[in-house]
Amino acid sequence: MTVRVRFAPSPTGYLHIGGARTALYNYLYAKAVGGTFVLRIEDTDMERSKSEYETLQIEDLKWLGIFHDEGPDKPNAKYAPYRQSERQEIYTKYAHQLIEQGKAYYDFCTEIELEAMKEKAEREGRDPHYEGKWKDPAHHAEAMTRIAGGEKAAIRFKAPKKSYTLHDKVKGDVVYPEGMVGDFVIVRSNGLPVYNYCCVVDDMLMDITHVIRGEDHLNNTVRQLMIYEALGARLPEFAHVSLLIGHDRQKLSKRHGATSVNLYRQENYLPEALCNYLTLLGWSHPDEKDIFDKPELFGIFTLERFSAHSAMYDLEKLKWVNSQHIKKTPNPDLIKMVDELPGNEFFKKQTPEWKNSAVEVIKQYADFINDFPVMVEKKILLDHLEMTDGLKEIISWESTPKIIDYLQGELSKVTSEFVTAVELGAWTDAVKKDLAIKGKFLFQGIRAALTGQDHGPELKLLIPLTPVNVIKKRLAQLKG
RNA sequence: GCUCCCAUCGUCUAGCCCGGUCUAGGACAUCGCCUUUUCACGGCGGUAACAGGGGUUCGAAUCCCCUUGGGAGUACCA
Repeated sequence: MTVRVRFAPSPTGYLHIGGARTALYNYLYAKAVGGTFVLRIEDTDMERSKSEYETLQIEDLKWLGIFHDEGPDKPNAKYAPYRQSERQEIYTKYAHQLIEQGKAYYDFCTEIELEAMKEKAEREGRDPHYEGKWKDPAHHAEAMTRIAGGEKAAIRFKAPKKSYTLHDKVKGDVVYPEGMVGDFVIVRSNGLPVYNYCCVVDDMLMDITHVIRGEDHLNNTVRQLMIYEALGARLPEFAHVSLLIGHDRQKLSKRHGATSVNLYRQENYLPEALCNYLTLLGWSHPDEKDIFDKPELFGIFTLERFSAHSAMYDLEKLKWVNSQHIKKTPNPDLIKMVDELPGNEFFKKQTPEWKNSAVEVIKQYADFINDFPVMVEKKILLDHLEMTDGLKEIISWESTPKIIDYLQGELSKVTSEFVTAVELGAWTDAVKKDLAIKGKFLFQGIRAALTGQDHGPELKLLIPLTPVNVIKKRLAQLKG
């Protein structure tokens, strides 16, 4: 039997980092075993669901390189539709079937009555389970006539009095004791079905074989187990992955800052880096590798390597992973990305050769794509020098003014826009021989003179990228 | 409250299932050093963890129990 997995987001906001991670795990697993990855939209909460969010979330998934095989935008006749809001009749049909079988019943209780029952139960030290009159099959006939008369009622599932065991791929055997949950609503009185119910109906009908989802659903699973049983459906494999938490160890949410994928996209993080990092948060590579692309995982991703405890989301490591991916990215791709950045006019009008050299240098130091224009600005175009302590010290050496004078002389003869590494080499040699300066006085002096800074990328790479008139300005400032 | 889940360096983790090879390995961060082409690159090295207590065993990070701590669920949300 072929493996079918699904990612089932609610379109109530942007794609969340945590959601992206579970989507990724599902995707990787499908790829690893040659299965099918289904995207299902759980929009039964009409008030919070918006179709724009569905579109946005799909775009974010695409940006991350997580592609689904089936979904609302890629229907398969056998399983469509993929939006729960469009599967109304299906849920209704099975709910009626459960009522006929005596596994569910209509409940006419009002919110107030329910609330009162709950309070009473709590006062008496009982579990706040539903114990209303409609639970009693004796009222079945009355319920049916009231329904026939057009009255509205919720449909409540009769929770069997027994314990359930889930064989979870991550958590191992989880035992839900008898009486853990009471009878629960599967269809609201307004006719809309509830998550725990449609989730099962859909997974059953869509032939889902593996449910990989967040641990926040672990307790819900007992309800789902009951419904699978009532429906006589085959149980899929379950893997409840641990949750992502923030620095306060609370479940990751908006208040922890940048938690929507969209933000990372806007900040030009590399999608492959984000995926890499997210994969690491709860799954480990068998060879302990920590930098990889998705395709490398297709052959080795297994459900066995999930960790059982929650993982703290940490921007520092993501930054490092991103920098590693930048180093791996071919120059033409980097050039394209940098060219598309807003502003950055100087870079954009340079020759392909210049761009290639620039990108080659900067990629060694950049953590983010957004660092590229910053580096161009601060390392290549900088002409307003800042007198740092390091710089002051180099200038105070008696050899440095001589270097500055010499270089100013040489530069005044240059007519091209840029100097070459060869010219720079010749100057360095000349300073060394003619001025008899060597060691750090030589190299740091030249660096300070030409760049106006006491540190930075390799000079022979950096200087040929810097316009001669900019270098001249720096020298003039150093003299003055 | 009740139920469920979890517990290795500050962080992500390997090891745990099938006890000895673990004076616990890697990565991020941090600290130090190295490189007469400086550096935010790189290289080398340091600091840093089996939550606590009981068992079981010749032997426990690994198995069992308790405590503590953290998390989740307890909706006509998903």
